[in-house]
Amino acid sequence: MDVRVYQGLSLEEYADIIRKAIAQHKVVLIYASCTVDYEGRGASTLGEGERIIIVKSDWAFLVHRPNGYSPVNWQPQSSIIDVYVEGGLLVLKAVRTRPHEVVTVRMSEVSLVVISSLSDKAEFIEYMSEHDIRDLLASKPELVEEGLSITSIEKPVEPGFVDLYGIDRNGRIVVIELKRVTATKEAVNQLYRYVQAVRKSIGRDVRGILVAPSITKSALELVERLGLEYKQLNLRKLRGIIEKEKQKTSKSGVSLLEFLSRR
Amino acid sequence: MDVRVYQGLSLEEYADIIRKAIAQHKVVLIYASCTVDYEGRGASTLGEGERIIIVKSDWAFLVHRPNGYSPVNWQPQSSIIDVYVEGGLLVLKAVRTRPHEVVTVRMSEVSLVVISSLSDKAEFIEYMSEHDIRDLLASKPELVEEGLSITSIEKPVEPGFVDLYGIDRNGRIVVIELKRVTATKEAVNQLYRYVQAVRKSIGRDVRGILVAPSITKSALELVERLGLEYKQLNLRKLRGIIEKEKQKTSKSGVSLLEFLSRR
DNA sequence: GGCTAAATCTCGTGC
DNA sequence: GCACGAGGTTTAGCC
Repeated sequence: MDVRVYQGLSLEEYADIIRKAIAQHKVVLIYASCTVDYEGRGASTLGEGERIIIVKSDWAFLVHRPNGYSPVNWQPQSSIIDVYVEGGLLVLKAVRTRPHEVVTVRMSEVSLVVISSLSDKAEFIEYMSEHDIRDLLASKPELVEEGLSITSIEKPVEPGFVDLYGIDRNGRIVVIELKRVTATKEAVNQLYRYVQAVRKSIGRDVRGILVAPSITKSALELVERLGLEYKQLNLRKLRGIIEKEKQKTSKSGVSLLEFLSRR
Repeated sequence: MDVRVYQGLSLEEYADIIRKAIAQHKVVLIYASCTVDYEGRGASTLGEGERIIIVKSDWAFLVHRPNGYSPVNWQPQSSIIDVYVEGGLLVLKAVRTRPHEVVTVRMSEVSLVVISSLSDKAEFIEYMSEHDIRDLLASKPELVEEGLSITSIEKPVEPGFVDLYGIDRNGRIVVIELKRVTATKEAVNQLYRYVQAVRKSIGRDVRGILVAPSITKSALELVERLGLEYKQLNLRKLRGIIEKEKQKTSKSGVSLLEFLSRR
């Protein structure tokens, strides 16, 4: 791992090192006492304090305070990063063009600069996303309801896309909206719009089922008021089923990672 | 600024230093080659690669890859952070209790550890948020429409909260939904729900106005279909008005920052 | 603690 | 490039 540490230099010397490292798309990390100004879609100012400033190899830009998950100021991807010394301050200006936004960091004291070339080619694999759950329910519709069969995934209707679309044991059309977190009124309204659209287009009655691990009280009231249905989804159970499938497929020679990354 | 750098130590020595620093609520930053696993609301795995791991003083936990704005794995605030050496790997396990989530970082090689106590007491001041715009329009309703008067801010109605509520020059009730970014169909539906709720509760007609700097084509179509209205909001103009107010107030002895931070 | 909505949301996907 | 929706969203505000 190529990691170089710089300490005790003048602001001009730091500026040179940082400018060159950014041009080479290295990862730059700075401990400094600074102020930060932002102007763009919104605007903010932050007085003097000790922070960590990070410029990543794709020129993503982060200013982190000693507390908290999120950066106090940032730029998801900068198009230009200017580095210069002005009025006894080391200035880092990250500019983004669309939308036009500028973050300016003015450092009065730099106590550490780390320049690195990090090698990270690994694939990031997520599982149990809404996408995964949707596909699992499509292949095992009995998890939603006995006798249900799914005919379409992400079926396009006027206002958007229906997560799952099928027919129940009595031949009624079923529209399913799936949430992997607590369902709110937003989700109920989304389902209702889909149900209304499908009713209108096929000209007969349609069941709307909201499938989620939990639901807020007011959302459940709304479900009932609108003549919709709520079906609780046990995520732990689903995880268990995935585990079982995993074992089956691993016996059949498919690796865990392949299984998990399958869409 | 109290910043200490450690290099060339054994994994056990690193573990001791890191464990102690976390216990003292210092900021810990590690450059390491590692794997990362996450299990909680979702789940993920990430193979070997070189990354930056940060533990902040409130035990916020971040794993950053060399690219991109967002951390690949994280914990907004951990309740426990375990540090130990196992099977030749330095393991960092960040546990969050509600919801129950665990991020595990297994480091095969550590090339740098930085321990710091950062002092940052500055106040972060944001302006031109939806909150600010809403208050400005409430005090200057002519920016929305001549003859409009605002009677309530954040008025609670059944489905949620109406940003601005008032009466137009002809005595009709007006419900305003405000967006500081391009309005989408979501926003139109939000407004429509509020308008329907108010119509039902007061038993007479209600105007619904969506105020935003811009609107998507399909959202505008929906506005017209539902009998609502769209009023373009010039953010730059608003910013200009705030600037003017600022000058007035600065003459009256109120500082810029005080003005901007006023709610 | 639950609920509601904003955010400089970011990020992927589809047209 | 815009539009739309998910997200381990996080965060703030209110009850």
